[in-house]
Amino acid sequence: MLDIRFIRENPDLVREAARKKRVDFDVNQLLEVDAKRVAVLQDVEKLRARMNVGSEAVANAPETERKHMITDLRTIKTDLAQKEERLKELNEEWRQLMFRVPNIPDPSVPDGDSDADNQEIRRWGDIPHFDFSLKNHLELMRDLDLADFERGSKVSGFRGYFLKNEGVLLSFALWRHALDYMMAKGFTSLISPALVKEESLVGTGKLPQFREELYGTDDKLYLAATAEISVMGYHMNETFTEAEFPKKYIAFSPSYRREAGSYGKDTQGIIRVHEFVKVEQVILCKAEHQESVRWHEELTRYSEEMLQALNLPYRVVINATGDLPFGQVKMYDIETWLPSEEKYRETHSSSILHDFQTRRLNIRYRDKEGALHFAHSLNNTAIATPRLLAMLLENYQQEDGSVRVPEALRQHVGVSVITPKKA
RNA sequence: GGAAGCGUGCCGGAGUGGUUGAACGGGGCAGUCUUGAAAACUGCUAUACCCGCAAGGGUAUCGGAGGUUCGAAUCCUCCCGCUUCCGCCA
Repeated sequence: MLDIRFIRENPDLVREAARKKRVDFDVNQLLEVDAKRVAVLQDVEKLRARMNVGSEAVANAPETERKHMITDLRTIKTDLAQKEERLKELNEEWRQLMFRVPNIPDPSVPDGDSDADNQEIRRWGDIPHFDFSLKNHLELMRDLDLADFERGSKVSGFRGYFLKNEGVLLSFALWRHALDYMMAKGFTSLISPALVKEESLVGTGKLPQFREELYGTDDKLYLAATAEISVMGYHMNETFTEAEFPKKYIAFSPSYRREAGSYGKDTQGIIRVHEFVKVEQVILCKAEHQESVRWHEELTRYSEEMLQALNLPYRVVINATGDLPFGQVKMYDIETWLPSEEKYRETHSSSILHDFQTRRLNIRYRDKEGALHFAHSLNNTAIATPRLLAMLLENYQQEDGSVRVPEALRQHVGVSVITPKKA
């Protein structure tokens, strides 16, 4: 959500943002509805003022005069009721349009239609060369008995899975790796709810437009697609002081995505699943672009350092405008090397949102002068499993079919090499 | 799931239909007094939107959404949340 005053004053910027993001949005339509809404609002407020004056006069009038004064007020009231009805309709129309206004991409974001236009900004790590025929993560997991996909889909349906044995231990180790690292950076740890009310989803910009991506329940609750949703909801309708910022959270939560529209992609294994676990970084900071940029770089660096500690090769790309979600100002994806596909695959997503979410969620702070502002929000993946297990297993595989455990995870896994189970 | 109760401003806490944006107390800010501080005293102390160059004016807001009424914090309905008791449960 953007400020309507900003939109009124900068319709061209909004129009350009929609074009860049390849989003179908008609600014003129919004401005027309806005103008109508303001006109009717003024009528309504004038009538209400007359009602208020009239009602007070009734209270002070002698009993004999009240009757016809009330009759007059009833006439105004009928008129008012009609205009209020019209205002209600316009407000709703206005609100629905406002939900669809895209946030303005940062000038540093490259223009482009899709993720094919994302620009690599740096790489880290040496791409491993295997002088034996390598296995993909599916083969490794099967041979090492780290997962069961047949029974996974029997129980959970398409894209369902069980993790087993060291697959479980590696998951816990990765979560703990992320948690330890982020807590050392001063982040407050949270285990946040995956079952959320609609408000947080609207507030984070997932609803109303991405409903098809979410799982609902019979109780008007939804399954969160990321911990970001509940962590942002955590502070909705709160007002902070500038001194309390930045608020830094590292949140653990299961995440659920219907993956609608991706039926042909990654149909096997653990790359794209409906149910996964995310350890997510979330920051609220004061409303200055430079402050957001600074934290964005920090959040991104933290995730890179966690990958470096695992010695996994990755690259960072800046998402092109056409691949930028409509609430985001700027986004980096971190893509980790997947040897079997000989390419980098997205494992992290780091976003600047400015006040897009906090305006919807009503998260504000008072600056040193006492003025109120909507905070800025940012988020980035710390670790998402099981996807990262694929990169981990493939990069760490050995000729004999075993998989080494990264140094950084050994204390949590308990072994240094994962070998086939004895029959 | 059943029963009862509760939800007021930064905090505590009045207020059951008529200048109530809301008594009173606390806190905060400014001032008087003081060498300084405390105390005491005085004043100020919400947010959003609309009109306006501004000064200023208007509208709304007492958990949320509707309703009754000329008029609602106060009455009615639904929803959300909290508390206590019972049931169930990891």
